[in-house]
Amino acid sequence: MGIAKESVVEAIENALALLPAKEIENLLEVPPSADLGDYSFPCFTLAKKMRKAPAIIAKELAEKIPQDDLFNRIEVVNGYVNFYLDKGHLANKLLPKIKKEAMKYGQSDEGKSKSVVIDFSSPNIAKPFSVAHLRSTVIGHSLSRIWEHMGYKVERINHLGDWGTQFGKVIYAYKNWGDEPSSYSKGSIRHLLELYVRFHKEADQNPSLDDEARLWFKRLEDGDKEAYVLWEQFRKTSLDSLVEVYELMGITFDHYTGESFYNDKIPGAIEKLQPFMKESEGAEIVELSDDMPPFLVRKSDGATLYGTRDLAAAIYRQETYKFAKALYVVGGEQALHFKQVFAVLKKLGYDWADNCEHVPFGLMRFGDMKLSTRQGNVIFLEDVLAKAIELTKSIIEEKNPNLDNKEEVARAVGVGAVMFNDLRNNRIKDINFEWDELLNFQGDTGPYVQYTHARACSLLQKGGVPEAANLSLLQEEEEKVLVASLERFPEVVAQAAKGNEPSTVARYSLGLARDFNKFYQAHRIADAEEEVAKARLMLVDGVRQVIALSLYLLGIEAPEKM
RNA sequence: GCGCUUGUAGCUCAGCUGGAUAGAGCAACGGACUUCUAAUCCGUAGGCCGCAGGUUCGAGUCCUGCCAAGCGCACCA
Repeated sequence: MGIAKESVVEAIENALALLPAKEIENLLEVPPSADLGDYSFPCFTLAKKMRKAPAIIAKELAEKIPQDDLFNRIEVVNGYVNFYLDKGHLANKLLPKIKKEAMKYGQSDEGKSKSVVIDFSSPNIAKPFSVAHLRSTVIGHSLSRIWEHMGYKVERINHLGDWGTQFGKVIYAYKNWGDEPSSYSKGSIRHLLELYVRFHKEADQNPSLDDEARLWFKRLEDGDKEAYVLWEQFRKTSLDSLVEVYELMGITFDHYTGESFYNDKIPGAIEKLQPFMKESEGAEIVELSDDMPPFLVRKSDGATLYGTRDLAAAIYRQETYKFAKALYVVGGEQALHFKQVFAVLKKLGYDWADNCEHVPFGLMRFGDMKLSTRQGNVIFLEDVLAKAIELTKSIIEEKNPNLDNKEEVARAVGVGAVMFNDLRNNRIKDINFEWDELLNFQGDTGPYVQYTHARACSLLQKGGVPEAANLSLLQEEEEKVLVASLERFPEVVAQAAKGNEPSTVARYSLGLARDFNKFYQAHRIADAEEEVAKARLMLVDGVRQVIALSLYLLGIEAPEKM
């Protein structure tokens, strides 16, 4: 909670002596327009409890609230008590605080000595990293930082899809067609994709290929040497190329524990399941409530499924990390799967199943069709990033040809544009992959926020960062808006964490950037009258800091020049 | 057929968990660079919030029913 909001809540709590602070905090809202104040307390819900008209409650409440330095005006309108913050006074408290706390501003101790494990990215290995995987990667990375800001110890887990029937397919394809001429070098990730696509094409004509693939996977699970060597080779090739992309985006993991990691933990998990297992059509299942299909433990050929591995993984993670929360950043199309997995955990008597949460997101589409690896209908993420970086370079040549480290800035901005594009909207929305939109750096985009940050840096370089200033001088409308916005930042982070919704931070950063650019447009800063310049520069520094921090929470870099 | 998700400006989306006059960006049109980075800013235009009921002081937001789109519904992940 921001410092001003905190005092408003406290003032209401004391004057009202009826509701706990928590409830007041929930009721308190930000009015739709600035001339209605900065915080507003609606009295409608109290009307029943107090058996009085809202307007009367509001009036009496307002009268009981003592004078406070922070809010210089309280007004009653239509059953609302509106608080107007004294921005000068607020700035005097807030800006030094932001300066001091820097990247720690808005941190919470909510998660002190608790951990949250976040399962994200988790691409299928032996397949190229496509833009479809971008979503989980970028959202999960941002959530990791957001939860860290909430004080939690975060375990970033890349649950690589490095086990399963698809390996049977690739092995089969590689053995049968791997030596045929290809435009890609043998065994490379693009070559493997080519084989994978061909497998599906041929399997459509000849379904017995699917049996062959299942057989190869079964051999792999049974420890067949030939299958294992090929699997290892494919895994390494894929992982190497994955890590390259992660490095480009500045994304890291604490654990690369993929599905294969749980192989030796499967028997233990199955043993726990034993009392609930049934045989059905040759397969082994656990029946769940009527509204859900049964959970498959083992296929009729005895091989395991990814659900079984998810189960073993959840148990392992609880034992190893004692998580307070486990998040699965996985597409919405797997909602039923996770519902089943959590239900099975519950059935096993694990109460912590309630702390497991599927964090779904919408599909990435390309034109009318779903991107499908099987049909070879993929857009490689590395190609997208390369194109974005390329475009950024040409923009730099045009706008700022004397820039020092062009390569590095082009990478940060190009990659930032792609990542921001994925974080801007509520994650549940489907995304249409549009080159034009992705490569447009104007308006609500990552580069816009980064540009604003660079602008602020540039001002500070020119005017310097004052140690102190008379911040009561910040009385212009554009300045007040910025101060109020900076005060709300802690709330924004908390809200983003609560909803596992990075877009909350993205939207906030856009709004802050917009307000800053208006301010920049309307007033001289570095060359204003000395005392005013000092106050404004301190405000600029506060904005610079909070934009940098917002971008950090989104997992995006903030170059000082661009 | 059943379940989940989504429907808000021409397009892409916000809308603080039921509050005040529904807001941004893109695209279009018209303006602002001898001045701190124009990747910017200002202005104009654009709306039966899918449709119909209901709940109450009050509904884009909650409930019910339709309509439309997407995703799922045991041996893929």
